[in-house]
Amino acid sequence: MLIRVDPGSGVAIYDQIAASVRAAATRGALSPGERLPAARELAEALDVNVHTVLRAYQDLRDEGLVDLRRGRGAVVTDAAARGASLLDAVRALVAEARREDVGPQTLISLIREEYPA
Amino acid sequence: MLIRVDPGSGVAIYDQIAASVRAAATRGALSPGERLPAARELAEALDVNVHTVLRAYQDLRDEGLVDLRRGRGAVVTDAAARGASLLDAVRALVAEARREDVGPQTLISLIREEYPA
DNA sequence: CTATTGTTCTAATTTCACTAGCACAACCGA
DNA sequence: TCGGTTGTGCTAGTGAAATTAGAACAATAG
Repeated sequence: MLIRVDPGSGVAIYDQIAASVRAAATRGALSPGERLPAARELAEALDVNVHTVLRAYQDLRDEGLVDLRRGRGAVVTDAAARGASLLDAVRALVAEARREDVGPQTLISLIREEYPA
Repeated sequence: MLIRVDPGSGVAIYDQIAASVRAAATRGALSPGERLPAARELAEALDVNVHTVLRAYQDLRDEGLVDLRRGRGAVVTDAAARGASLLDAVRALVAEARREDVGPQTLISLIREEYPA
C-alpha cells in the first residue's frame, strides 16, 4: 500500500493521508492522470472512516494536487508532478539537519516562517 | 515583538510560539544565555493564557532549546544556536519550491517523510 | 525579606478530529 | 437506458486535545 497511517503519531490521520499522497506524487510514485483509491475503499483498507479519507482528498484538491469528481474519483493533476527537482535538496537538507542535531520541529518551523512573505 | 500568533492559522497557539522561538534562535535573533519574556508577560502581550505560553516553553525545554527555572525564567541554551548553517539551505529550498509552485504543505510533508528513516 | 517566575493542581469551556449513517447527484461502463 | 460506483452534503454523537481560569506553591534574584 502506498498510503500508511499511524494513529498515535500526533499528526491527524487525514493529514498523514494527504502527506503520503503529496510525497508520493513528488517522488513520481503517482503520475498525473492516475487515480487514487476510492475513498470508501481506502477507508476500509486503513480501518478508518470514509469522511477522514475524504477530508484528506479535499485538502489535496484545495492545493490543486488532485481533481475530485463524483463517479470518477480522485485523479492526480499535472501540478502534483511538480517539485521533483526538490527531492534531492530536501534529502540533503534533512541530512545536514540531523548531522547538526537539529530536530524536525525546528526545520519545519523554519520553513513555515520563510514561506508566507 | 519577536513572537507573533495567528489564532485562525490551524496551527496550535503553543506551537506557533515555540516555532517563533525555534526560528529566531536559528536565525541568531536569540543568542544563548538570552532570556525569553516571562510567561505571564508574554501571555498578556499576546492576549493568551499563561498556560498556553508555558506549554510552548516546556516543549522547547523538551527539545533542549531553553533552560527553564523558577525565578529565572526561560534561558536560551547553546543547542538553540545550532543549525545556523541550515538557514541558507532552507531559504534556497523555499525559493525553489515557490518557483515551481510547490506549496508549503508539500514541502513539509516531504521533510516529515525523510526524517524518521 | 520581597517580588518575580516557573511548577503543579483542579476545573470548566471550547475546538476539532473522528466516527456513524443516510440520502443525493454526477459519472462510468455495459 | 440502467445499475453500480464515487464524491457531496447533511445531521449527530463521541473523545481527545487545546485553551482558559484561578489558585497555591517553590525556587530564584535583588
